[in-house]
Amino acid sequence: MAMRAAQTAARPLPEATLRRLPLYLRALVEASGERLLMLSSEELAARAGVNAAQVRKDLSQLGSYGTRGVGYDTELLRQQINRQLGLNREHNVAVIGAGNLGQALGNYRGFSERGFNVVAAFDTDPDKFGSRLGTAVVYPLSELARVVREKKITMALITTPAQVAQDIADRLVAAGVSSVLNFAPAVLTVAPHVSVRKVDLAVELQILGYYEHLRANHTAAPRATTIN
Amino acid sequence: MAMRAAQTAARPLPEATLRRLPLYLRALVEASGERLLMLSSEELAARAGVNAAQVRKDLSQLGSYGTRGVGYDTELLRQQINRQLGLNREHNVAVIGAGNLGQALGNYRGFSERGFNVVAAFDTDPDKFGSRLGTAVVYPLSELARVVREKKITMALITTPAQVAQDIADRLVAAGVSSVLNFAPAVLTVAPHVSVRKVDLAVELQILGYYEHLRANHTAAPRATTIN
DNA sequence: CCATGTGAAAGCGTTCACAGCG
DNA sequence: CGCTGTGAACGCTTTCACATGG
Repeated sequence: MAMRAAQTAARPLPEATLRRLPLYLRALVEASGERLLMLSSEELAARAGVNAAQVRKDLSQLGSYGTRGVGYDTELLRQQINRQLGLNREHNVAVIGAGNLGQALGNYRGFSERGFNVVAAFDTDPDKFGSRLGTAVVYPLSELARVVREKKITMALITTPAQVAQDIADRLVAAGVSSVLNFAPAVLTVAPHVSVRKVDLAVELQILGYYEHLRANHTAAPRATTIN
Repeated sequence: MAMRAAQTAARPLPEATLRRLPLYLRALVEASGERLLMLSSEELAARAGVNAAQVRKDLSQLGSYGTRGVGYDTELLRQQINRQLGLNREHNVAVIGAGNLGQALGNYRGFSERGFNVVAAFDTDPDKFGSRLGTAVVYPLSELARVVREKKITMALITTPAQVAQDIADRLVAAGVSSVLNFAPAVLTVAPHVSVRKVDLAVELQILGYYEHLRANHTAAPRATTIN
């Protein structure tokens, strides 16, 4: 039972694949709950809402964990995806800005479920200092550097107004944070060893709105997009 | 001054372009604030955090609104993007599920700023009925069909637990909603004339986590992704 | 003369179709 | 025999490089 495989990541997974792995994970957990030990790419695809060929391509990137003529071992595959995503590893996360969005993110269960622990929040409003935001406590922004170091925070979610986002990012990086997820409508520039990604909550709504707009004018094109 | 142009949409814009138009919009508004009447693709690209060639390709999809040898008229371009996105049109939006996420989305200013008005929220918890969620009131879920019709709601944000998401989607569609943005971890199936899109808030964090994981193991690859 | 607008090239991602293996 | 794993085809996106025109 020499369980060792290729230890970790062969080479970086394509982002498109990375983006779908959580879907498969969910489908696998669901299948596990139904006592299904094996799953074909066809079944997995149906549960995840994607194409079966895509499932096979994606999974083949992780290695050969399927059995020809049979399918994928639910449990084994789940473990492999978890390992590849580094989902065992726990990440300490800070939320900067304890407004509506910050509060929602701090309380969001989807994060802790996947090993992202929000261990601190920061704001400039003294009324908020010491209050709770999920499991985290709200600190004054001035404590940022100290708390980031003490709590070994490596990732941060920026939910501040756009004007201060770059300044916050600079301070986070200076304090040792290496991954930033930016919800503020601003373009951030950081040192090359830091990863930054942006989320615009309104973009998807806007795309939906565009298609509604199309349907309304151009009565000819129903053009329904069903993306899961 | 016959201001009439191509009236509306020539043909559907590619999604990749659609996704960046808001970035340009933001950059243009910013530039307007600085009294800049003209902007080159180079300057616009810098402000939006993308490549200049991409800006030109994207903008050329909307028509020829630039002047060779000069650049783009800030104000004109802003209007054209707004028109193309159907951003004048107002959309009535419902939020289903008044939990953390639902509350944050209901209060999110980014929506109303772009013409998406959250005019109703729904939940099954009687304690929440009648309470406020941004400008909207929380209704019992049983009132869904009536309120959707009365308030002419065409778009809905699903922030419920996964198990009920499909049922909610069915009821929304039956009541006349034509666009659904799904935040629940479930695959939704709807009639072909309805658009569904999915948002997974944890995906971007997961991708960041993956790169951290890579950097940690494979000490060789710094691999910083800076996506704006 | 200079920046737009655009064909053409290069790069990714998805889908197809089937060889290969359990 | 059936399903995985994968080369090859296809389509979409990005980038390049330059002809075009104000």
